[in-house]
Amino acid sequence: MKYSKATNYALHTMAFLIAAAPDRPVGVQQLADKQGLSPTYLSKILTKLVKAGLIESASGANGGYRLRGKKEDLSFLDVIHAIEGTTSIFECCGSGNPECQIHQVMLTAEDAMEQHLRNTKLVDLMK
Amino acid sequence: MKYSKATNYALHTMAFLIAAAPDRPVGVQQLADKQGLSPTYLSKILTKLVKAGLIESASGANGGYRLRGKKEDLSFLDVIHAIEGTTSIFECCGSGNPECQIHQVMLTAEDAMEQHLRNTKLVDLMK
DNA sequence: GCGTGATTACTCGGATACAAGATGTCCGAGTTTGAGCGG
DNA sequence: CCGCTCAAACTCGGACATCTTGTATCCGAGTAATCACGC
Repeated sequence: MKYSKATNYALHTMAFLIAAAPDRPVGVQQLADKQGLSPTYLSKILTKLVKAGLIESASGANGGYRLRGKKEDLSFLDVIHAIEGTTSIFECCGSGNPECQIHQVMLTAEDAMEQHLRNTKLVDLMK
Repeated sequence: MKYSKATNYALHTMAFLIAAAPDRPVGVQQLADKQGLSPTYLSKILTKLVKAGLIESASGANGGYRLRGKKEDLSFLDVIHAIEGTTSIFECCGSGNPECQIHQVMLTAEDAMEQHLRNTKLVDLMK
């Protein structure tokens, strides 16, 4: 059980996009170079972020990706959910039968982590 | 990113072992029937729990698995770590470079979840 | 100079390949219990 | 009644088979800006 590398890439990319000037979109090539991975793969990850509404893309020459919305509102959880999906970390006996107490414990534990990730904004890194 | 089913099986099995009388070991067949999975597969999972020191096995006729140590001390985290391993959920740029602030945030978030799992004992389910 | 077309620099999406891990299954080997049998 | 042997009921461990998922690459298509060229 691990978070995927894609989540890692997404978080770093978002941090870079926040730090960058918001007027001009940033190309995939540039973003990929920063993290040493192929542009085609990164574009796949960014597509998820676009569909989640976190960023927007501009096609054509001088195109690229740009932050969407206020950067102060962007939390870690937003990015993680965009990549990993919003389904629960733990899947118990069938689906959501409320009798299983083990399931309950796992859910509250997961909630504790999510709350932390929701309260931490990406802007906080910029100091 | 999900917890494996094996963790789920292990938790349910441990809960059953705690509820059972401690004098006699419980056979794999019986434990597997409870959850509707093959005994051979469950035995693989239980082997991990044995190696982690949570339970002990008795071979031969009338053999099976038995709880080891005091059941009051057994937390969710013990079982999860026995199955999933103790490595961190999140793997950032290389290994543990302390500069990466994203890594820091993820670690504290994971810690929040683990603390909850560490404080919840399996006995608590028995009411 | 000005419009028009070609070129270029991008993103987008699908198809595909590859590797690793999770999930199960099968089988042979060792181990303990207990029953059966002969003395 | 005692002791020996043998079969049955188990666990243990390794070796597979399969399936899903993550990771990554390639290519064709669409799109917007820019450049070139002819009028």
